[in-house]
Amino acid sequence: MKLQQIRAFCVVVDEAMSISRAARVLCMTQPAVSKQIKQLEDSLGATLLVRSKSRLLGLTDVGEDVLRSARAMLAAAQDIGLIVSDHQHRAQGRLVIATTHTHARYALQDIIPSFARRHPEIALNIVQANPSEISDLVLTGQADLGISTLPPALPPSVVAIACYTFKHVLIGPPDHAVFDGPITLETMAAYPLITYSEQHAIGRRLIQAFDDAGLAPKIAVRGTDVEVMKYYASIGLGLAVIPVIAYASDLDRNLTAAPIDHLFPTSTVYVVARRGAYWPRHQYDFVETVTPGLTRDKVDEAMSGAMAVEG
Amino acid sequence: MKLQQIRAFCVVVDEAMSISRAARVLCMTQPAVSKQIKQLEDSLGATLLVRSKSRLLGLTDVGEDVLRSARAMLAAAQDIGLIVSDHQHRAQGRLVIATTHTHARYALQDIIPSFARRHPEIALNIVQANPSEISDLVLTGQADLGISTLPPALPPSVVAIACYTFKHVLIGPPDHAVFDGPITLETMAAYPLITYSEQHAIGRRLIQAFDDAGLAPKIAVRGTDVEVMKYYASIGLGLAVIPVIAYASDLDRNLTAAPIDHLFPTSTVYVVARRGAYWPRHQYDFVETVTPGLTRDKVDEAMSGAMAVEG
DNA sequence: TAAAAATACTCCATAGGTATTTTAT
DNA sequence: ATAAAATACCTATGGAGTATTTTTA
Repeated sequence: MKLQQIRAFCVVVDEAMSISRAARVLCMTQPAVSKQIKQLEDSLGATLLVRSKSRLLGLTDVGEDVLRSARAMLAAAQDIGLIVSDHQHRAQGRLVIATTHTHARYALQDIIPSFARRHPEIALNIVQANPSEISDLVLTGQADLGISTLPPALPPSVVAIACYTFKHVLIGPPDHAVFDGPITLETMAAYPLITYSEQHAIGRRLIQAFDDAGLAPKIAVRGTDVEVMKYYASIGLGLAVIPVIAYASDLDRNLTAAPIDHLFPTSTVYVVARRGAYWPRHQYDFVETVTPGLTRDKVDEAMSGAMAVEG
Repeated sequence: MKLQQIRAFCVVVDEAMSISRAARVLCMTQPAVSKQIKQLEDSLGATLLVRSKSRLLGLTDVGEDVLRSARAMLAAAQDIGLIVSDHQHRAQGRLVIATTHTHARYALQDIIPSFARRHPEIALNIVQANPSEISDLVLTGQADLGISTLPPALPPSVVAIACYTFKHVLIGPPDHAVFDGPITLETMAAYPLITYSEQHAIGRRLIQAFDDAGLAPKIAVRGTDVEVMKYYASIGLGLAVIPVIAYASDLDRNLTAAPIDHLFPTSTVYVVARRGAYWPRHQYDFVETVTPGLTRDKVDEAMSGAMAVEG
């Protein structure tokens, strides 16, 4: 087993089971990658990929399990690179933050510039994705940190540390009838709604809340972008539930917002990181900028998880 | 960076910073290992080992950090081997259990044969060590599972799952004066004591308990082997605190035992495993044999640790 | 003086490239 | 017909060995 074979295997899977595309990504020829996969299979004595004569169809059961450990190897290998750069204070530092549109645009808008000013040597990189994608990017080492609400399922090798909470408001055109009386699930359900897709925690919670109340409101739009949702709300397509940070009364004059804390719980935003990942100094600093109380010690404690679990 | 270089690096560290000895372990020549280390350092652009001209003195700071990720890589590589054997039901299955003398001799005495009968294809291997060594063996992949009380410090990449508890008894020669009245810390402290070394949880707790009570009993023997402790207790060298499972009233006629639950808390025994390690089917089975209620699902849940930690 | 690490040099295995074949869309 | 994987063959890099030097305990 060689590291490069493991890398080839992972890239082939990432590139939708294509050896040719993997070869392009790895800057090698197709036969070379073909051979590496074959050698890996031979050295393990197991078939990892399901083949038809001239196409790869998928992973075998063994392949599926091997892939997990293979990714762990690559992640550790990547960490070694990070460790060295970090110790040398080289200008090679990078910080890839995966976050949702909402947090990229509003919650992090002051944090990012302040961090960039303090660490000019770090190449800061914001990747926009939904919470499920974010946990995946973090898991595979494509992102160093994720900032988002919890995805529907959090893989075991990913840790989430609560960092701040936010409330929601109901927005709609200023003259909308819903704002005339007290806002309840029932009054809301009478109108079409605009909401986040189910990849987002709030999207799921909203549906859940109506479901629990035996209501089935019409969903007009399912989005991932607050700006889009605000636009559709402003033109009267429906009422939208958005994070309060995304509403600015002075700028959003074409929208009215009403608090709905009594209807939907506060959402928690988490810092998502790969378990066991090496944290360069600037990464601790970034997290502490996001959540002032979240010191290095607290992060380390959270990253190591429960020390002993009662069985 | 190549996997073999990483392996060489780890073995050199394990072999007390000796390239020659590492070469012997790896079945290679000394110059070959020398070169691999050099190549690793060159490819990383960092010095990992502190050298005097013809001796290795230790790890650099970077080396220390790199070692952690290097071990993670090797552990993942080892897991891949396990995965393949497991899927092929090959007779190559192995299960290395690291445990203390006490558990090897008493607690596991019925479990091991029963497991061996059910899985004749698995090469079962019991390694005896103290709790600190056990967590280290598990961490480095030299053991698949540890069964022991918690060591003084549990590394973050190791998970401990509580599996059973046991109480202690005070033993001494039948005619010993301490058994005449009620047993308290004070009456015990009047005589020399025989106890476990501080690597063992009970060894630390015992000292702690006397310390808290402002007592400083004389410690006659510090052992790791219950049989030894029982022997010294029987010849009147001192009183010993041992797990109740290690005392058999019919066999140990030369010893009297008294319950001391009121003086020392119940000890918990944990299954210790490397975080993220692949568990072959027989390993789940072994754990469930040790603790009947501890099913695969419960183990998986514990292994993944707290999903989200409140910051 | 013995033992350990580094260096110099040689040789062969193998990784990767090009060219080609096979197969499936 | 095209694109993708596998196969065959060739070349060159580099990994491991032997021999030797340097340094320290």
